Amino acid sequence: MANAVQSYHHGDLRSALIEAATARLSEHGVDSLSLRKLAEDAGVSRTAPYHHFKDKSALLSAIAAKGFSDWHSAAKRIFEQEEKTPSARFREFVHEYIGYAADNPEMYELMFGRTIWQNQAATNDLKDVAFPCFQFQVTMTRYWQDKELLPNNQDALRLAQVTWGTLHGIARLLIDGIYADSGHIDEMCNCAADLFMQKRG
Amino acid sequence: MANAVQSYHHGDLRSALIEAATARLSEHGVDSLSLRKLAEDAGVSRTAPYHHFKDKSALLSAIAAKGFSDWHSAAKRIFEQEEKTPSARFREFVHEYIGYAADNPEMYELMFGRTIWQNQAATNDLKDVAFPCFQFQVTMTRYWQDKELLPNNQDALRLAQVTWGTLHGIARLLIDGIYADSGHIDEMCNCAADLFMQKRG
DNA sequence: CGTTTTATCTTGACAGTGTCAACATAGCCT
DNA sequence: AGGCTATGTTGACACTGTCAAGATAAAACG
Repeated sequence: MANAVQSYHHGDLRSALIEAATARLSEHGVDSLSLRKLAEDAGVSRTAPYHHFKDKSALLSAIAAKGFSDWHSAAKRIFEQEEKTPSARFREFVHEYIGYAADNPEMYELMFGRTIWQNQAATNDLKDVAFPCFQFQVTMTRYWQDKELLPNNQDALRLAQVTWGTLHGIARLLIDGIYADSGHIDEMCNCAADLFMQKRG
Repeated sequence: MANAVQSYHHGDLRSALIEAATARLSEHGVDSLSLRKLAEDAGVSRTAPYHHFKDKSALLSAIAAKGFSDWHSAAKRIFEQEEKTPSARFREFVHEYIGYAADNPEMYELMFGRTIWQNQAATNDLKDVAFPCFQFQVTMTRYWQDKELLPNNQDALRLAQVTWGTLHGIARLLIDGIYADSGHIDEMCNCAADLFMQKRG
């Protein structure tokens, strides 16, 4: 399957494209991602990808979908560590979130950036994977509210939007190199966690 | 100056380009902004803009610089309303920030997006205008810490990064249409403000 | 005033891009 | 064997940003 002989038909062009695109994305960014180059790298003609993806953003959606799937698993794994205190898990989640974004900036940018979300560019497949991720954020928020880590006089959805917004915003400031450098990631995470949980001097 | 006669020389092409670009930006987004179209709209040939801007991102930087300048003024105006309580000003700032982003999504995206900040694309002129804006965020944070609105056991810079990150993140979630719709802006702003200031039930 | 320098604008060209239409081949199903 | 469908191909179009070389107007200078 992977080592398909070089014949008229590629064998598994769809997977090959996603794989190559993911690699190129991480290395050179979403802007330098051209369907033509990908096709050439896969040893296939310019328009071959169109038999597997409606257009460019469908390819990007597929990549992002994989990212959401992975991210969802990671979040769940942290959240469900029942041997740790809720507080510890919350802190870990914050660090993990920002860490993921900092370590995979281009992937994060793709997943949570406007490229695939604006103009209804997001595939239904993508939405099916992404929405449960968003919902999970609410689930976690409600749990942390129950544990009195987060204020429980706030609507869970709003609070989830705000807490996630914070992580998202810090991630983006870091990724885009605005006003924050990667040398102080841990400090920023701790500051954010302190702010949310009510531990104050 | 504005109504230059149609001659070989345009008269004030630089301003005309910035103006047209700003208008087109607000209306159709940064992606549909092409130097060629702008030139055509200005009644000038494709390459004329290159005598006023090194390249496309220099034009974008110029537009963003204007945005930062305006934004800085607005922030200052709110912050310096001494007849209002610090708490009221803080709340107003939060609403104003998110409101600006929601009302001018494309401009916000340009100013705080990766388009002009990645790859050292930002002009020195832009940095000169933007950095004081960033610094002002720290100044305000320190003030609010002094007034005991924000926790003063945190480093002002970190806290500024986190609070601004929150606003930035919420703004982006809204703009990009992820997980948040514009119908609940005020609720989200209040939730964020409540969370930062220590008013909890 | 004339001349020269400089700022500005022009056409021509190049290498890219995404995407459509029309055609070719290979594999599978009946 | 014949045909349908999935997949791949070449050709073409309309865009894009940007460079090089030449034209023209305005300003600077003698």
